[in-house]
Amino acid sequence: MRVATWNVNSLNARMPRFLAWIKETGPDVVCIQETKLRPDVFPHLELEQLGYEAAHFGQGQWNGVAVISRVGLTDPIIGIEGADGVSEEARAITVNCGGVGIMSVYVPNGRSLDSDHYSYKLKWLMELRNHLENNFSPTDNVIVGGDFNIAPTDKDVWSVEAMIGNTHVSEPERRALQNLIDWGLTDSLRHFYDEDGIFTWWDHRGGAFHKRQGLRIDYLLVSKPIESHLNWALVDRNARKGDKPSDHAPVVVDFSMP
DNA sequence: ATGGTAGAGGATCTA
Repeated sequence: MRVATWNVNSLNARMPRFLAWIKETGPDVVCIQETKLRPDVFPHLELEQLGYEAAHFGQGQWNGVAVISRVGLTDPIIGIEGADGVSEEARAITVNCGGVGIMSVYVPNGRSLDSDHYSYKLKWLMELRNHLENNFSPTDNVIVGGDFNIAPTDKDVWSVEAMIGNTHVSEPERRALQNLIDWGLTDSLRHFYDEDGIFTWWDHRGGAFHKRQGLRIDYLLVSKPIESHLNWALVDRNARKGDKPSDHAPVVVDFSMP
């Protein structure tokens, strides 16, 4: 089974490239973030024509997550339930695709270390771990794919100096991510590759992609049964090139079904 | 010198 995650930064704006990409690469499942679509305008028909079912949690202008699958899609759960009930922000959706629990998550950006959005980010990550505990066992086939808005280590940033004082690299964020991973997940790209300089996001501004000034903030976290059956993982940098790219590249994993 | 770009939506807000 081949599973991808991709922050498309508006599925409407990305639709021509998105359709071309799934035709070319043929993923079985794609976790999508930042659809920026209201529920009633999600392109179910175009995706059905390519053989994909879809589940979408959309709110319109911002955020929005979806999973599309050509190997079945059942048991959708909209959002994650925190102390304040289900968050109204469209940042998480959980489904079952052919026997694999799949989550598409869009972790809050945080904006700045002194922002309310930063404490919300930390709280949201704790609630995401609770959601996993409440819905799965670590021995299940589980994949959490998404834009985590955290560079896990200094190897995942193009310049440590340039990131000083910024979100995405702070210790509390990295601890919150590790706490999530400690539930029983593995960063599938790191299962294969240890080097620095592998990024999934490059700012649209200032030619950052061509200067290799990026961050690795998108990943596919897999449970142990999946990890032991992984075949390969990659970042599809080609999808970041050319006309009207998203600022994120897709991450893809291929594994044999446990 | 807080710019630079992209997207949504129709003025700014978000990233």
